[in-house]
Amino acid sequence: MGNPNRDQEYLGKLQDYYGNYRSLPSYAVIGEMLGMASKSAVSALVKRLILAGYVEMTPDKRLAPTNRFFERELADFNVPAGLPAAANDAMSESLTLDEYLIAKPSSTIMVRVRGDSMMEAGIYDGDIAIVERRPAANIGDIVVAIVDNEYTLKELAKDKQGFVLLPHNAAYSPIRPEESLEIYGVMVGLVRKYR
Amino acid sequence: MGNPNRDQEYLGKLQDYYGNYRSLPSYAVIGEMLGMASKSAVSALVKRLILAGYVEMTPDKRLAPTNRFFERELADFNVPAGLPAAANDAMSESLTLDEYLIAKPSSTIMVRVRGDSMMEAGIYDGDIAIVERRPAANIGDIVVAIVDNEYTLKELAKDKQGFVLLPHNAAYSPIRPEESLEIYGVMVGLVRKYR
DNA sequence: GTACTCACAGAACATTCGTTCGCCGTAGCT
DNA sequence: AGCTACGGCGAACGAATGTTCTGTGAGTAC
Repeated sequence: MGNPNRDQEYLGKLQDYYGNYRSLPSYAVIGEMLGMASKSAVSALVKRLILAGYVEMTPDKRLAPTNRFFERELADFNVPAGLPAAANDAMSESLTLDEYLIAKPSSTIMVRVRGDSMMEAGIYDGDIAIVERRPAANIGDIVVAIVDNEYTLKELAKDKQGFVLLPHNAAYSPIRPEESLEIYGVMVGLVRKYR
Repeated sequence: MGNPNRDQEYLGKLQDYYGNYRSLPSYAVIGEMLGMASKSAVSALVKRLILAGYVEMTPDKRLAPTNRFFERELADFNVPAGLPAAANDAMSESLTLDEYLIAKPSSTIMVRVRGDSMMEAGIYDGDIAIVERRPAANIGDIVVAIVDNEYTLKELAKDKQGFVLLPHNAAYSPIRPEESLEIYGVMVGLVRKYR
């Protein structure tokens, strides 16, 4: 049994483990898991995986998966003949959507969108907006702002007269804050569910 | 300084850390991060968090997050004055995005959307479609279909001549399968990430 | 006031961690 | 054949791990 890519198989087992526990085990346990009797073999393997970009060391010297670690989850459409499911039928739930969308959990909140004022930006009534709490935003960001004690989701823009909140729906007109404009947070993601 | 729920703040920092590195640090680092000078305090905290169900120990005695660790509050917009962040409103539920969107993990796949043919349905280039594998679909469903050996995302419709695949973009015309129409799956969710 | 609870400090402890180094066997080359 | 490259073994090592125990100070109830 030649083994050009035994590492791939090892990686797979690590991915499975991570899928189960959302954490990577110690070298000793990895060795046990992969059928290796010595930790030095694991150490070498880990170095290879780091080189290949599948895992990395945190600043605290802990082993952690990188983005590439989860790569197989996403199927791309325009692979002409290749089935999207080909590689990843055993799609264990390694890359969770939460991890994908939410970078700063403690300051992130989900808000259900009401109204159709952002329809032309592909944001519909009933969608869930992932909002990162933050008192400032950039022009062009879609923000949750507090205007007249009410929350609104709009695009932040600026013209000669100052800041404006732009709806994305021809039937609505821009909101020009009269007194003050408070940014509640910035929209960093969108989730929609079909029934 | 009374502190009924200082743990909540600690949990937030842990969540942020995990969001950055996809791994939990050692007790020493946790202590440093939370401003605690002794590991015994961390040990106590961890026990509390385990009791509360936010983290757990893997069979290998490693600290790992549980599902609850990833739960977020879902707030509704038009709460007039109430802060969406209110901890325990009746109208806010807690959930993870995965649980929300993915009902059948084993038959669900994520596909990156290419092209703008569904733009007017709020599905943009670069979005991620959550697709449930299924050989049949209902009229009106948005489906991933295989036509001429290519995958397409369209709305399934039917007229006097048979099945049609409808794009949602005035610039495209409906696709009428010549020979056969194979349904790969049905789109059950959408995820978009802003940068 | 006293008594009790509880979060945290601080230090001692055995256990486990990952690194390192020399050695072995197989695969592929020339 | 000889040679090199390389994945894995086995053991030794210091450093770091998490547990445990005693103390301390603030908060609360009586």
